[in-house]
Amino acid sequence: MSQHREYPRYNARESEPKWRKIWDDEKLFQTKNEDPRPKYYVLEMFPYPSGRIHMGHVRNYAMGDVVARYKRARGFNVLHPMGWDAFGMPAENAAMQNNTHPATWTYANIAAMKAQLKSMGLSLDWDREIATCDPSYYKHQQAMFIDFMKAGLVERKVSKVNWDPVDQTVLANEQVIDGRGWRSGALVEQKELTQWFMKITDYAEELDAALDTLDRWPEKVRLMQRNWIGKSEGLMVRWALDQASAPKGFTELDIYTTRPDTLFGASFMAIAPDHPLAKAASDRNPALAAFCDECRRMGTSVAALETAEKRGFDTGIKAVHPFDPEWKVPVYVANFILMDYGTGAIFGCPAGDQRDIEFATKYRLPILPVIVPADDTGRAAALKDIAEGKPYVDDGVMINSRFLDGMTTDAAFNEVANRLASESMGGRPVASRKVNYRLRDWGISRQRYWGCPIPMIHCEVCGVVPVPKKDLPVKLPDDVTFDRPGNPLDHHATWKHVGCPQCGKPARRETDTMDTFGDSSWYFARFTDPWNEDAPTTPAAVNSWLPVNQYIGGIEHAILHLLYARFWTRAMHKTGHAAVDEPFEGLFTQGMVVHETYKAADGTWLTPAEIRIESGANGRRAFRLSDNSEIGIGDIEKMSKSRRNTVDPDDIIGTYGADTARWFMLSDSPPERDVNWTEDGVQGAGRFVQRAWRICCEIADLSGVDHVGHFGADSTAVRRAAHKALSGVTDDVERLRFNRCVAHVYELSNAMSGALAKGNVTPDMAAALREAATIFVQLLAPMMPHLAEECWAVLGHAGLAGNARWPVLEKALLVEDSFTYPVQVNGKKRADVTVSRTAPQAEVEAAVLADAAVQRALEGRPPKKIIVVPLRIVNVVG
RNA sequence: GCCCCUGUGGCGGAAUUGGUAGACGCGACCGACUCAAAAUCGGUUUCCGCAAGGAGUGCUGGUUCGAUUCCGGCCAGGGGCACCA
Repeated sequence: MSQHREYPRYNARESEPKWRKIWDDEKLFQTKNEDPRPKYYVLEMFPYPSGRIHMGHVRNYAMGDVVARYKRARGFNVLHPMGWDAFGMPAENAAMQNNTHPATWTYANIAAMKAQLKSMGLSLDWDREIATCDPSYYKHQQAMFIDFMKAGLVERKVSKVNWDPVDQTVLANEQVIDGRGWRSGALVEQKELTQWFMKITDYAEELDAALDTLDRWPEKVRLMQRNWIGKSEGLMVRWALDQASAPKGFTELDIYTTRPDTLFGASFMAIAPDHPLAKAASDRNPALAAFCDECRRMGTSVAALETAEKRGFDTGIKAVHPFDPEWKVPVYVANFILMDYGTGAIFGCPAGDQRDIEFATKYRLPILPVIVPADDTGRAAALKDIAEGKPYVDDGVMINSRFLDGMTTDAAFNEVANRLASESMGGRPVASRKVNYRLRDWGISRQRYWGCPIPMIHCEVCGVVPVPKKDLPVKLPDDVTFDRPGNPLDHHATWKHVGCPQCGKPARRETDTMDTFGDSSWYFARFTDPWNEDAPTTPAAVNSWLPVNQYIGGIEHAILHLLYARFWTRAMHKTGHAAVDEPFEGLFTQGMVVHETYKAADGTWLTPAEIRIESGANGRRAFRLSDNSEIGIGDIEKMSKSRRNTVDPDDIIGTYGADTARWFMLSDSPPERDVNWTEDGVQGAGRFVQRAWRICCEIADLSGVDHVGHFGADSTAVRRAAHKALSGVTDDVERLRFNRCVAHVYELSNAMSGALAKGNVTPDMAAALREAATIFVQLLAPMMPHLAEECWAVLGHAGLAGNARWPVLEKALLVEDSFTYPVQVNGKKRADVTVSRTAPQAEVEAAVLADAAVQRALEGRPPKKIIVVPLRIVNVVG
């Protein structure tokens, strides 16, 4: 029987600040660039300083901290920094609402959130803290922008842009979701503006190809980026225009197609309303001009564009088929053709494309099948479908296609490409292979105040002139007002007036600021030497630290942030600011934190704090605390203010301590999946904190721990449990499977408390338990660092747990002398047979056949076959 | 519409990647301690069955000595992209 000595409860509220102060005083987490140990860079996506951290942050940073602390224990020089993604709209909104300056609001939020993050006990090097709104940061961003421009990676062009009418600013394509602004939710309009662009399309091929090298990224994210870049391989084909019908000066029409194999199924051409040919044709046809105008007006809202009916207008122009001068097809203007993809013109093959067949049906154009499945039944079905208006879009064999007949899709593609490439029109080949991308250039101009000023000056004489680097940073003016819509920089009385750096004449500053995604596209590089005032990066530092070994953040950044950062890093490489192309070697995207919702009868949502849960054998019921009325338990959803199902990290840390919050966040759910925050779960985590503490206290009190002799069977089992847990946690931290790490730790604690409960602790058992407890605390340390320090101290170890090296695994302990085979008869488990680990196959078979349960299952029949998988399983086939 | 992912107890999930399905936690139930409760400790907990035994990883076929794992078809849920030629 256990002695059941009483130990004081572990008091997180006293213990946690104490250890944090010691870590701070010892400068435990300050990282030196010149440290000779091998480097490891672990980074969590830095937060926007909204004012308070939320549970998503807790989960993200708890995971990153496990990796950082583990790698530190493994002997790495770990870089684990933190900063603030501090520019953006909310600061301006707050300025408007509360009449505070965005900077005041932002820095107050940073201070508040920093205190919250500190209370989590993260092993961060706060000396490297950066805020993107600080001139000492954006100064370098401006310098890089100028370098990028000189390297030809920045462009100023007139373009149709996504205009958010609520935020009164331009949005990148990536920031338009379902036709609405990603922040405001307003229906986005199309507007023609002169804007600054980053030429990300110059890297389209590289950004696509290099995805193959990112083998430590989630497949899902790579796929999303691949789809976003949207590479397609096709053919540019030049069609001659029938001169009798074409406007003057137009002799040919270039189209882009990925299906040149279907060329003999062509029944019409379609061009964008903004296509030069459409404009020329409009000049002599008022009805066509009206149609094009209408299409353009439709285009003001992205949403309208998507739901719009597919319509066309016959220009009267005919195009000549590249393989048959006698074959002429009509040229339509169509509202669904995009001017900025391919050439803004297509040929339509109705039998092989859903949209084309709809169009052909509507305008009574021919529908000729050219590809069908090779087998007879498939062919018949496909022909029937096409006749009924359903296209056949898959590969197959060619029909109705002259010299292509009988060829496969691929062969026909190549045949057409080769034949047309060797023919010429006006001295150029009729067709050439061409790769196209869906990816558009990154428009970075924002008509906002709270962002990084674009360091350019517009001079009437000299044109657009970069601000000389000696004049950087272009600082935001402090005295701005937010009392009217639009860009406060534009309204400022003096800021934008400046002398031209070249000719000295009065000139105008660029008042657009940079998309805040620019700020987060290089912060990971700045962390490597944030003290360098002269340049964005220091070669020795940036090139030894990058790439980030492990980056952790939300899946919502799968496209925007991660694609921009990959581009920016390449641009930095090109301009000499870094020597790598890929910023993030390993990427992990964690799931969301979700919580039950509670909805009162009148439809209002209640917070978890306003209700009480009763659970019994027949389920869980919720009651409102104020009036005891029963409340409906709703779906489990992402924590959000609108559903009122949020839990404040401060409350949890105040009640249970940071370790409990961290432990619960890491347990149960696999980190890439959503985790359901439950009060029961947190209490369970809190119970374990107490249990771990008690076990360590009990073991610390044992006598005979310095035993150095033979370990008996029981004590060996305890040691084995410890080393199995060590092996398991090591393996699973490396693979970021934190829920399994937690399970291994629980198993070890069960083994230790089981041994303690038996009582009569022999000296060898005491020694085994002490060894096990030491390992236990070290396994705990990356996840519950404060508790680990307290246990480390009570066990009498010198120094800090946070400074201890990872325990050494005794592999021999994991292997037992004997092995118990599960024995199946005809695939069903019937017995366990224990034999020596080294027993030869014949001996295993003999032991199995001698087993009574096996004999019973065989019912006297001789076994047909015995399959022995060494150290796995035995299956007897009867 | 196209592309991708996921379906395992009351719940979150585990399963050495083709080898004992349900580790670990939560919840529930039983017991100990207690005047009592909380806390703590011990036990039970996939389903049917008193048991022997049988069934069982969304459904349905297949491959295999053996399938949660591989292949085909279907169903359900989630995500991404969406006039991209």
